[in-house]
Amino acid sequence: MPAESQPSARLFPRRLPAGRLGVAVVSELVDLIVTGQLKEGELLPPEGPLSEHFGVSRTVLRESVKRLEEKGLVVVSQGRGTQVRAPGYWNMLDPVVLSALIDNDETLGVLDELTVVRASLESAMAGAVAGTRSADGLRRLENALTTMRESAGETDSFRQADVVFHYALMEISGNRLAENIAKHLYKRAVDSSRYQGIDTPDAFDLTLKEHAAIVDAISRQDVAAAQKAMHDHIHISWERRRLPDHAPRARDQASE
Amino acid sequence: MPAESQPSARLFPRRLPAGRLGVAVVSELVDLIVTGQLKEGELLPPEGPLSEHFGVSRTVLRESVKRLEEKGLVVVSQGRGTQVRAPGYWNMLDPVVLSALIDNDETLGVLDELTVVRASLESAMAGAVAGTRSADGLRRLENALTTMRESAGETDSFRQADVVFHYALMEISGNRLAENIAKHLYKRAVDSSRYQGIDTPDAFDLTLKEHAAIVDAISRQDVAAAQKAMHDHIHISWERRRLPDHAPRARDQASE
DNA sequence: CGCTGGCATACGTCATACCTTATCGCTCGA
DNA sequence: TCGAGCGATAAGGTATGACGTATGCCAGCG
Repeated sequence: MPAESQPSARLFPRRLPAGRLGVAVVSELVDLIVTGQLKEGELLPPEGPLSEHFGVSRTVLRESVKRLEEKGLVVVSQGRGTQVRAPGYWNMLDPVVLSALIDNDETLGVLDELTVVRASLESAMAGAVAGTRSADGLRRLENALTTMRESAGETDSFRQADVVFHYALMEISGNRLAENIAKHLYKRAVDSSRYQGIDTPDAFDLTLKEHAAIVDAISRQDVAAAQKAMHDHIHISWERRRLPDHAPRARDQASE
Repeated sequence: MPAESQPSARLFPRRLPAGRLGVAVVSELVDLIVTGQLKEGELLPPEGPLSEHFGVSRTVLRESVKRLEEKGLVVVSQGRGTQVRAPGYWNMLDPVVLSALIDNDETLGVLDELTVVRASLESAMAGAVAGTRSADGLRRLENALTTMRESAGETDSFRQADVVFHYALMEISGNRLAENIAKHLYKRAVDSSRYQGIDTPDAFDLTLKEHAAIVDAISRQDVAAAQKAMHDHIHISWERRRLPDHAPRARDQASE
């Protein structure tokens, strides 16, 4: 192999971080707070020392702290300093915060809670869809279901089709607030639980049956049945996945 | 009156904004986006002109834009500019965003949707409480209910007691995620619907009855009944309040 | 026609100076 | 002795100016 053949690729490996400096700062500070290393009420170091610690200018540090404030993690006041807020104030829909919460949760408690919330919201939306006799909506759901059937067997595309189905239902429901919240949660859930695969041999089949039950209830305009079908589906499918009781691991940031 | 008696108080009326400069900038930009004056995909003016427009330095303007980015309202990319994101990305739990949404919603649609979400989450939490036989929790709820009874007649303290009751139940439920989301929503709802008072003569009585039904179901550890009682209560009480069909108005920022 | 390179634009980062606010301690007078 | 008041210190807030870096466009060359 000639020495000069592919020099650029080997010599200039495209510097890794590249991303904005603030990202690393925010990420680290969020972790410190979520993991409790910085406790509620505690004061962060002043901007000067902190910016020096991270090796960034005070400007960047300040923008990062402003981000933390938006996430509800801290409150900053002139003359006093920046202190950590109680968890009740945290914006748990925030991707970074939610990911940090999930990653630092050995017992899967957060994902359990997330499942309860998703089940509540999505079942309400399923009920709403069943209530509004929307031919377009129903057709769209049936198409999504068909796509799932066709991709059964291929884990990746099946999961993607699964997401499409849930998203479609939420959009059809017309409740933009519930849709917004549920989608934020769902997105994080997918990114985090991706690791315990639906390896159960009959997972595809069960998932399809549950989805079919939802569509069926909606087509019959049976509100209560639609709610129950969605509620059961989300809880049951989570149980299927979490059973292997192994602690979830790893994280991948950006996802959308 | 001597000319020099109270010069500072009269001549320097403590500059109006008082708050940080960025607050006004963020507030105005949020409004522009939420009201659709800045449409999805549209580019904001560059930082230079924009900072000049608001009469602040580029520093302040940038921190404000970073806040908007955290709220999910815009996405900023180096070399290109800052563009408005689709509503699906907005963080609707954010106080400023949610308030703006509510204020710019003539049909009360947002509050209707908010009610659905609250009903779903709080009924789930009520069910959870009924499921866990917690003597402490039950006692706490009964105390809250008693406080409500005692303050019946006084709108303000009654409402406050109402909030205490709902908060208590959410905290007892043990689902911190649901609690977090529901509280954020509830907070905004209270701040916004405060204006159409519970003027119905029998409002106190009805509210008390509904709350009593919730506590009763929980004391009997009847999960389904507790869920239904809470669900009905939130929907019914909202119907009571929204009936006067008058458009909600006014806004007050800080509230917590 | 297609690729390359320059240039304008817009955000990213840094350094510095100065203002405003909050705290705390110290002085001084009642 | 005690409390009001003042001033020093600390920490965040704002303003500038300069330079770095990513994008996009377009002319010019092969």
